[in-house]
Amino acid sequence: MEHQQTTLKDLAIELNLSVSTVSRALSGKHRISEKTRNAVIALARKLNYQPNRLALNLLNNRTYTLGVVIPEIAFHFFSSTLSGIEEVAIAAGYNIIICKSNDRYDRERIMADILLNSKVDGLLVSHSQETKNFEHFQLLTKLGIPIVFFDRQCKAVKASNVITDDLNGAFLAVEHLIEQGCSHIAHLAGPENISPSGQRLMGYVKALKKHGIPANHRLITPYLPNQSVAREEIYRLLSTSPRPDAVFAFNDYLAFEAMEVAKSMKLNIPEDVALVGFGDEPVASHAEPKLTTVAQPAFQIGHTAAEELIWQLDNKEIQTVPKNKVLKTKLVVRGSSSRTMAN
Amino acid sequence: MEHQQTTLKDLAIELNLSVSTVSRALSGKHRISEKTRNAVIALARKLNYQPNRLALNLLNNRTYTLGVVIPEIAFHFFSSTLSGIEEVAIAAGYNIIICKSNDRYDRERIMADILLNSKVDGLLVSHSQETKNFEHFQLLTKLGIPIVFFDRQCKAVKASNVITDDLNGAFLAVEHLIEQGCSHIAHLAGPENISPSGQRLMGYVKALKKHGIPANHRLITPYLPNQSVAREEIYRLLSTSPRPDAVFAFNDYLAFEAMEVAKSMKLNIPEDVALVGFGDEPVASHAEPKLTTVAQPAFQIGHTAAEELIWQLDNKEIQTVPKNKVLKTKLVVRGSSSRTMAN
DNA sequence: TTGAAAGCGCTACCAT
DNA sequence: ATGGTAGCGCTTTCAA
Repeated sequence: MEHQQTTLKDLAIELNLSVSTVSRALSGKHRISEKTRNAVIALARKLNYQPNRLALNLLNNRTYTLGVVIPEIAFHFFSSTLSGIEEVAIAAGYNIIICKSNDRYDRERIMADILLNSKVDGLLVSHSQETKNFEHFQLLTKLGIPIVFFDRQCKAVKASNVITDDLNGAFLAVEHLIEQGCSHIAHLAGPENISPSGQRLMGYVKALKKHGIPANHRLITPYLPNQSVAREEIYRLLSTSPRPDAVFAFNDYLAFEAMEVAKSMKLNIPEDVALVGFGDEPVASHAEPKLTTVAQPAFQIGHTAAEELIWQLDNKEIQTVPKNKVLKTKLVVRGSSSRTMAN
Repeated sequence: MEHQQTTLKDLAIELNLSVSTVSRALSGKHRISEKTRNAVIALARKLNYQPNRLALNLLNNRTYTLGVVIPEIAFHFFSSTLSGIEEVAIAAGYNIIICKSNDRYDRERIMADILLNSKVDGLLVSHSQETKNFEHFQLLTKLGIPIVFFDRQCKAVKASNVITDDLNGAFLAVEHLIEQGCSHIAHLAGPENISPSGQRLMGYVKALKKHGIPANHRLITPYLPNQSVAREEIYRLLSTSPRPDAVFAFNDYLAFEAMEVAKSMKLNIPEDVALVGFGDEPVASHAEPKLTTVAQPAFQIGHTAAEELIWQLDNKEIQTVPKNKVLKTKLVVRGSSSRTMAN
């Protein structure tokens, strides 16, 4: 049943040659008589010879596999990133192993361990919300396995980062709200440990400052980790007096919750309260009114990160200096914030 | 830099033992003197010895890796399935390689090839919409690599299938619409080549028949492959006279399009037209009114499929008879169809 | 130009 | 109980 694969030895016996000669004939980069080369190639094709990857892997101590560690796979952002990674990896002859941490530190450690044990050649990582200690990744780099972090910057590991310009995206979003006449702009912040949270908060503050609006800490809500907490806190926020006339949320999911709460309070959007999210997830265009948001070049992030990693793998001899690549965001104005245009 | 990994040989030299003894001491299932065993284990721990997977792979001609071929990763259904697969695989010591076909036949062929070349131990497949020829999968099974198909049943390959009870789900959905007083129920069908499309259509027809409503081919719309076509055709459908008073869509995305079109026509939902989708994707609960839908046990499908595959791998000697496992669906009634309850 | 042999790291078989 | 050897499939010396 187990139809065995053709090996070099099979070819060698059949042609009355040595295994090494056959190997050389196939590799192409050796002095070989035209005649034997042709004979070997012909037979190889006839028997559908495929080099055994496992043997090559052992020999080269490489697997041509990249490990990807991401918090979540169902978010559109991450699945687009994954597509970008995939495209580059496949084109370069690499496989990818995808590991989902569910934004949990313990899971992430286990995944790093599995990936190490699986002998992946390199890693692409967007670390979990809970991760403060990066030893599990430092260990890998110490063992010579390069890592490229994406979306969530990591400064604790000597590695490259590919991120989006979160600060500027947030700045544009908030400035847009100010231009719409809003002045009591609340911010629903992101999880503490990940870099985009801080960057977006800074963008928010920067925009307020530029327009002479004092930042009010009461308008800044710490990360709301789940739907019920989110609804409760947003309800409280929108019940304060004076009521915020706009909400800039860390992501579209939070913005959507804000929309639901505002609707339940019979507030008009965007007249009573304008809303802006971040990420351009599908929920943004499914909501009603459609959600203004900051689009991130997710596919491009994955693309760039994978390119960087593969470049490092192909140039291991070169002492690589960690790079930071920052990709641009884009404000997408829709009905939830636009007081001047039809929905 | 390249901090080399500890090997059995390293341990053997250090302890003045043979490699084979060290191997046995570590494996545990051999007669070994207590003393040497302890010495070996102690040193192994001290030097953080990890068996080299690549060597094991070559030796066993196995990779402990499962290939997963899916059409799309961003759909909630598939990403939940993936979670189910992942859970089982990791617990059993398997890695997974995820390949996305984008519902394209040519991509799928390439992926099958890559997976074969990567020497995965088995495959979990939800084939593309375009796939009519299954030779690329038949080849794999012929080579002794087992496949389990999920969600989209495949009869052309001698392999097990794990699917949902699409027919019954559709039946319940349509019967629910009839109970709401609908009698002109349209169906937006799924892609031709995949099994759920036919099953859901049959469920639709069966429900109509049971309630003595003649099926009308004008009410059945062939698969609408993209948003603009969908909107156009649904507009046409909802403009016919007498207007359908309900739409049962193949999936939630189509149902959502129907909702958008209905709204643009100023039709009331569910009074003028009731809507039911399939899949319980996030869009269903984001829509307004919330979308009635048929929930599928996505996680469980992945779980079951992976268990079946791993069982086959662990029992290769047993001549496995392909099994069909059918998991239950559940109707989730929400505002888009419920004329008797508050939204 | 070709062949023989060694070695990647491991396990299994046959010795002792 | 332990050691030596062979072999998984391949590439790469070194010799001829």
